[in-house]
Amino acid sequence: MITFLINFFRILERVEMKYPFAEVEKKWQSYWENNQVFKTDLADLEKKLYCLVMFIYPSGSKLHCGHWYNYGPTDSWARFKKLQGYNVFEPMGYDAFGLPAENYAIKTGIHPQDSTFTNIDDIRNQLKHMGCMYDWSAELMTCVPEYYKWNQWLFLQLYKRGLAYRKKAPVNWCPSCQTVLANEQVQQDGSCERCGTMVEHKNLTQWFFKITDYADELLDGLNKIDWPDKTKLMQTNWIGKSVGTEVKFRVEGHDETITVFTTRPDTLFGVTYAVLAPESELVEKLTTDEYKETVQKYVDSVKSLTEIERTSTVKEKTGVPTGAFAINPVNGEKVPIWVADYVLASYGTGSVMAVPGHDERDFEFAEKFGLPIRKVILEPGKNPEDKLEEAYTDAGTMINSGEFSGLNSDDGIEKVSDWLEEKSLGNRKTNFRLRDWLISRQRYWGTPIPVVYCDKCGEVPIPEDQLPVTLPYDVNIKSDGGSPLAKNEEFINTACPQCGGAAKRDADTMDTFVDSSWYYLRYLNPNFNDGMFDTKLANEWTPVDMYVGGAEHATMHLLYARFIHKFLRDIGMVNSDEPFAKLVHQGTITNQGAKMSKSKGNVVNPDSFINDYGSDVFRMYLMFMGPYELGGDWSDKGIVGVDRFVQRTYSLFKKYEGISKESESKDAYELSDLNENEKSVYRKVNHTLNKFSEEIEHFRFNTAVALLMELLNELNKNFEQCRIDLIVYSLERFSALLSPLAPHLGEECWGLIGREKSMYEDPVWFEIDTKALTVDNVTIAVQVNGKLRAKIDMPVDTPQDEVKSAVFNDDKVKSHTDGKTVVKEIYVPNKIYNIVVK
RNA sequence: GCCGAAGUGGCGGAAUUGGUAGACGCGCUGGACUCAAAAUCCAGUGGGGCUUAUACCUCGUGCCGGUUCGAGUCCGGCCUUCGGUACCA
Repeated sequence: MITFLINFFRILERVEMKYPFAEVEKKWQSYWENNQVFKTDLADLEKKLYCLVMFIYPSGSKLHCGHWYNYGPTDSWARFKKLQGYNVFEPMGYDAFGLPAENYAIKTGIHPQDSTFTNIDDIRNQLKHMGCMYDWSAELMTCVPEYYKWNQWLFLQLYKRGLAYRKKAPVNWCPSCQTVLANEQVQQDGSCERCGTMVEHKNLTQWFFKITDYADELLDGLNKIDWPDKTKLMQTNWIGKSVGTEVKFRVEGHDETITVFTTRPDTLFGVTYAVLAPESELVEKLTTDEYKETVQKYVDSVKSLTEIERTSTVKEKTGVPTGAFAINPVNGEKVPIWVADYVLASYGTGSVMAVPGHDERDFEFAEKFGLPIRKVILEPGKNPEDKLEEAYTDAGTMINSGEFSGLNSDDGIEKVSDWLEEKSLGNRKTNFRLRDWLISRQRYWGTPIPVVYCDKCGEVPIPEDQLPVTLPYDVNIKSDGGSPLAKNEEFINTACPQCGGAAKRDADTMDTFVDSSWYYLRYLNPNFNDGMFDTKLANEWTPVDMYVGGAEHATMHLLYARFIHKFLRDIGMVNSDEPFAKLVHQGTITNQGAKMSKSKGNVVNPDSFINDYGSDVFRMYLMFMGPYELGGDWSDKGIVGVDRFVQRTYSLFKKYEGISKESESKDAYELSDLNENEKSVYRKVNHTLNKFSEEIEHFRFNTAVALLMELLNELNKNFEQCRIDLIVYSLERFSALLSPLAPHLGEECWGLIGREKSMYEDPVWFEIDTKALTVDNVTIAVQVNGKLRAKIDMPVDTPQDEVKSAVFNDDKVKSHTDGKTVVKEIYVPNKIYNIVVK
């Protein structure tokens, strides 16, 4: 009975000592909210800083570990900046249109709008529990007319300037479901994910934004922004600028000409055949009667293949001749015209000249179909007679090339192009791999396209003063046959704004990437009624200083947003060239090796961890897991380590509760006034301040957490022997360091030592005493032939000759050098002394 | 396929410009406290060899090769995993 009581009290005592995270987190969250600590004064432009994280997609699943991984550390960076005195604007919103809500509706019958609003309410609630410093007055969502109205307005501005246009483009069509499928709804074998029917390609007339008009500027602009090199490289490759020449080939016995694009006009004399893309309009025109059937069969067989399959360099090349012949403009030679799927209609002119001797794909194709291979570029050091074993694609000397023979091929490119231009047989041309942005979606849950089609007036844009075109609520999403909106008579039938006659609305909605191309401008005043966004604020606050989001957006969202920003600049809406000055990618948190997704059923729910450890521990653990930009596979193995750190930290502050009321710290100390323990503490505190700033600045949160752990170990070890004001000095700084990573704990600790307000109301950051960063002694590693043999301690900056004598007096060094000749010595001051012996 | 990344102890990872590989944490082992356990605290912890022991030797950053006094880091060639590939966002 007595033991029981003793244990009971002991448990009570422990419960009391344990960090009451639930209570503390709630307390600070309400404090921040009630005192509007994180409402940004956008009029205060001195040290303004716009920190943006990619807004959240409110699909069926709520916040998962991946969201925490994205938002927590970014917020820590923003908080760090706030403490440093920046006026930080950190908003949050919802990318609320999109396919998954619609799929969910088809499965459950719950209307996308209803499920989206419910999800947003849940997510908002969860976000608030993370304890981020979001300015909730700036919250926005894209699925309301107040937002998407401006997508429509943007569309009209693009339309006015000829940058929104219609053309035919293929979609994935499931003949059984009678619906258009997204690429992700098509399975690997080309079948529909719902019913398994083979998906077909069907051509529909759809809207495009002419991003290609900005291709050159999008490329050049990459030099002006502080983005990861890999992202810039991916965008560069995606845009795929190539400078070359278009060459016209006459077709024998035909009025048509074939225009091909080539970057290697120097190889024109090596052309032994020409190839048309299967979709090319020329195929039907040029194919001779004899070949009509085989060509038609071939073209049909290619329809189900994806672009990836077609352009695969390991897939066996296929193709058929058309029976027609083209005339090579440089030598008048007659070469056969083939159709082959390795040529894409979407790139260049949709036709290529084939030079098997100097192009790998052409070489493979020619070998397979027995087409001639001619050598026209001589590899340095080889003979003209040597047989080509593979395509030679580098520069060399031109041979078998008429008047151009003997030229270096690099010069030949220019000379042949000049010659073609003089004779009007070709033109220099720059081509881009980048294609125009297809924005039409045959779906319900998106922004209606503000155009009507009138029998009399044709295609008519909705006048700006009649916007928004509201997305109707009552729509049968499951309707078979194309766009759901097409079946809503009330929506689709309207009066023509021009003639007042009967007209039909465009039944498609916009790609959701349109929404996300300008949301960062709307955040500055989401309630702005006089335009898309407040231009004055936009000019003052953008480009965004820091943008954080996944690398999976490298080529699409991040390119579209840059395009739209440049367009908005051209119509006078913003005065900057780029939307995002600095960009950081967080890595992906996977689970059992796979990206977390509801469909895979591997989403890790953070709630149980928040309940057991609190949000500070959870976000700090995510930061501690590894490098932010790498992500990693989820495991909860180490979370107890971070929890222990938090507990020990809290105990330490609890031990010195109210200490700043007993004694005031100095701003700096003279090292000579401190005892050994104090010196060690003082150095560690300053060293940590210094390194921590550097680490957080560069999003290296894992090492920042480790630094705080080291600091705590140091304080626990030496505090007993420290004077009280130095303890205050250390704890003040420690709570400031904690505050960005564990915001609730940081505030609580700051309060425990006796401070009244939130750290963020009167931001505090402490100056580093650089004198404390110096050391008295260094350990020099001594190597013999690059192998570590000894370590010697020396005063810092000891002259080399003194280091040398110490090194050669060392017994271990002697044992490795005795009887050998010293060939070379390398001394890296204060670091390494390497002796090379023979 | 193409474009872009990554690979280090039993595990997550550290090593900021080519300069002491394994910081910090998890786990594990041993000890203290306890009737006992949990929690906490202290110590140890890459593999192999050798020694009474301090020590010392040796191998070691996905694989093969190269540059260098010195390579996790740079170069060439592979292997594996991940992101994107234009209608998931």
